Amino acid sequence: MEESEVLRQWKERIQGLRAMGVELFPNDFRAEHTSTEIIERYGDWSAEALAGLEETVSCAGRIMAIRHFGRAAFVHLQDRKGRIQVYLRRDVMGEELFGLFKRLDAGDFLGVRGRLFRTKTGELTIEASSIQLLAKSYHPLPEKWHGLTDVETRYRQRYLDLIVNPKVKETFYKRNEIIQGLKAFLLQRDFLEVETPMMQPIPGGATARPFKTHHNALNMDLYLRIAPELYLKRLVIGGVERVFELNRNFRNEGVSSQHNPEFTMLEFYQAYSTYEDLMALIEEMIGEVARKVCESPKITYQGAALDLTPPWPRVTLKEALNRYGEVDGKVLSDRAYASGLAQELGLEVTEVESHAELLVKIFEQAVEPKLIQPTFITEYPVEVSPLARRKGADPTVTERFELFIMGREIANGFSELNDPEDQRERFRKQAARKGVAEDDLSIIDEAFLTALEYGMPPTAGAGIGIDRLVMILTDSPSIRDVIFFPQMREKT
RNA sequence: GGGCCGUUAGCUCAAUAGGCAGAGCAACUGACUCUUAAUCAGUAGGUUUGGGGUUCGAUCCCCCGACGGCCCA
Repeated sequence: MEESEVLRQWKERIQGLRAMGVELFPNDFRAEHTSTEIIERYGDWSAEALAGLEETVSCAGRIMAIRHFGRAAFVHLQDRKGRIQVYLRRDVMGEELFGLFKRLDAGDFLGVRGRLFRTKTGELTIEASSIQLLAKSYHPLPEKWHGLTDVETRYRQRYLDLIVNPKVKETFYKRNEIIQGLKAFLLQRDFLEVETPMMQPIPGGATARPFKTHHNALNMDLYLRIAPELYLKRLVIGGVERVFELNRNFRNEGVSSQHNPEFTMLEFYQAYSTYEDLMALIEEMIGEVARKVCESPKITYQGAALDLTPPWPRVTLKEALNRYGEVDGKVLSDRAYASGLAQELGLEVTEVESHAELLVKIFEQAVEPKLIQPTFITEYPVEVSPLARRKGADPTVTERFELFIMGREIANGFSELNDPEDQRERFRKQAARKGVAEDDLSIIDEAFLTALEYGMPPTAGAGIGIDRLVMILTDSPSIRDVIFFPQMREKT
């Protein structure tokens, strides 16, 4: 591939430039303006007004296109903010500089100084009085009209994607705005942003397969965290009554348009609050960010109209089975019926599963895909919620919610379980269900239980899947569109 | 993990009952001092994802693998 004709030609030309004594990678040019600064400042000046303008501007960027006209040429320069056109004439620049320019390619970085004018077609343009090559490219850019569409190349060589597909940069700028918006919202409410261990001796706070690693000097196995939950609660116990972490989690599971092995999660905890307080907080937070980033809480996702204006419906899991899943109410009282229905839906059913677990499975299959508009589903069974407080009126369910948008789980939160005895018992049952031997309780985080024994104030906590939220707010169909470098197999 | 689809020039894509592998853009040479997918004339560029098989002959048919996409678990 490296020996292809095109690359050979380019290398020859580059050798030619070196032989002429042209510095290919200098670093002494300082642009005084970005493309958009110039356009914002002079964009509405008339051709006559510009003609009277003494001031020159300077700008630096990548050459995206060249249109040669013998002794003149137009190029478009692209910098971090946008693009601006440059007009180059031999009789303005002089023969030497124009000769250099003729040997440059689309893809090269160029610094330009000159006066502004307006072309016949009305485009604000820099007439170059001097130019400098700032960095040479050894490869041609992807095609200018169709751009780069091959998804594999887009992800493996994201820099090419960023150069030629302006939407990509936009999406990632929006991602940043969303994250900054969420942080600002919480900081304003007196939350402390923290960082807790990514490497944990016991991976807790969620149910997922972890990545395993090893610390040589300590001679101990460690796991990349699947959630920060148990560490953030230690901080609440320590008196950090409002705390959040917005950072990466790692789960050793499948890869799909909804799943990347490392993904970003916002987890936050607020003492003296309940899951109901957090539902209200989340509505307000996401609603506010959507208004800021999308200019309206009414957005479109892949052709579907979504309205993120709070408040959002709150429906218990049991109600949802009937209301959205159109499942017979009998499923709630009759385990055998539920088991049969689950099998009808093509789900795998085992004997160990409780009635409640079957209901959750049926819910996932029959209800989740129908939850298009933002909806909170509440009161998850205690078996599938080992860290959540039981609901006073019905101890078989928990004070827990999950938020769904477009049929996808976006957030999960609950009033936290702070009874250390109940917590120990739940961990035991969880371990037993995983088939862990009674005497091997090493997967139970005793240090966390000890912390809990010192007393945790009544607290509610929640996690928001940032990648999925960004997908929805940027109308991106795949999680790979909102993660710069999604996980890929090694190319052979 | 299973099913389906894809991989052809730097990029975007064609092609054939199995019969010399093509176009546009990019590149190269030349013309051109207001273009913006600039235009015009010419030139060059291929291990058709890798390996094996069938065949006089395979980009095409068969088998195995790599990578990617979509759907399912």
